[in-house]
Amino acid sequence: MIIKQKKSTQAPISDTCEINCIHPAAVKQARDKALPLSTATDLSQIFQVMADPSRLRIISLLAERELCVCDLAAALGMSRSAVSHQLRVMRMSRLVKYRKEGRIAYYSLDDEHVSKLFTLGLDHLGHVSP
Amino acid sequence: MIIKQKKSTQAPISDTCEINCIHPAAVKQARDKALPLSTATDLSQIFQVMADPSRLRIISLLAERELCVCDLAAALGMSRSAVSHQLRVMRMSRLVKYRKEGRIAYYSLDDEHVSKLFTLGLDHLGHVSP
DNA sequence: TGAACAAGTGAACGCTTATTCATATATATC
DNA sequence: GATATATATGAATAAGCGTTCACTTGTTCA
Repeated sequence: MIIKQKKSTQAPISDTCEINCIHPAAVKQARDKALPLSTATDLSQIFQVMADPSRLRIISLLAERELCVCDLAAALGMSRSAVSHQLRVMRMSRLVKYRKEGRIAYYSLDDEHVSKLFTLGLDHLGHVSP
Repeated sequence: MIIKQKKSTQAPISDTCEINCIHPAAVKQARDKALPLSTATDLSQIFQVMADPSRLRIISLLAERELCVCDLAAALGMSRSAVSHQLRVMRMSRLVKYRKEGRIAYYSLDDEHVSKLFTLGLDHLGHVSP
């Protein structure tokens, strides 16, 4: 989960667009309303962090209560190293926060958007494959 | 975006969990509440589809109005082939639907969850990096 | 002080994925 | 029928990602 700008591979905006499209008016309007590539990239990184089964299972547990790395690993049957790597990714995207008590790190969800996205995703899943 | 079950690489649930965790009661409770791996995998695929700048830009346009492949490509400065590939992925996950008029395919968002996820994601983005 | 242990990290391996190029399919127009 | 065009698709390549393994850091407690 490297947080960096994706190399721009899109073709330069040129007149060919005006020529090769079917509804020039719709295209012109759409081009103004399109999400800028930079914003789309930032947003994609949030969804990218949510797009892993292990991380989603971590979120499902942290939605209930804060837990330490060790207990997360035990509850999910993952290695502590794997959990720690995933938490790092989630920390960098501000999906989780943590507090330290001695050598133990207690993790919890960072804000309500995370659990909302999680819940909304589950809703959609229910509609798509009930 | 191949929709298939991820090979299970997690360790089998064994007694080591009871031994190596710090708060056994919390772990026991958490293990019951954890999202099953299969559900987590299904859900991760939805977020995976949302986790690409090109697809998010397509969604941002389709949230306004239906558009054909050609116009989407023109508006986003992408090749028609690339757009078609992405629409295929989004179609398979039921994020978009389409109708055909002759040789032209008009795409639109499949249900309100998609635009809700999109909007909620943007909200979170606003909180994280305002 | 030193052993035990929770957590974090870097490298590496195997797998996934987005784009491009070439081509196929299907429809409209001549 | 023949041509042009809108879309779909398959193969290939390059980039990205999740896990494991080995190791480091920092804290607790005997």
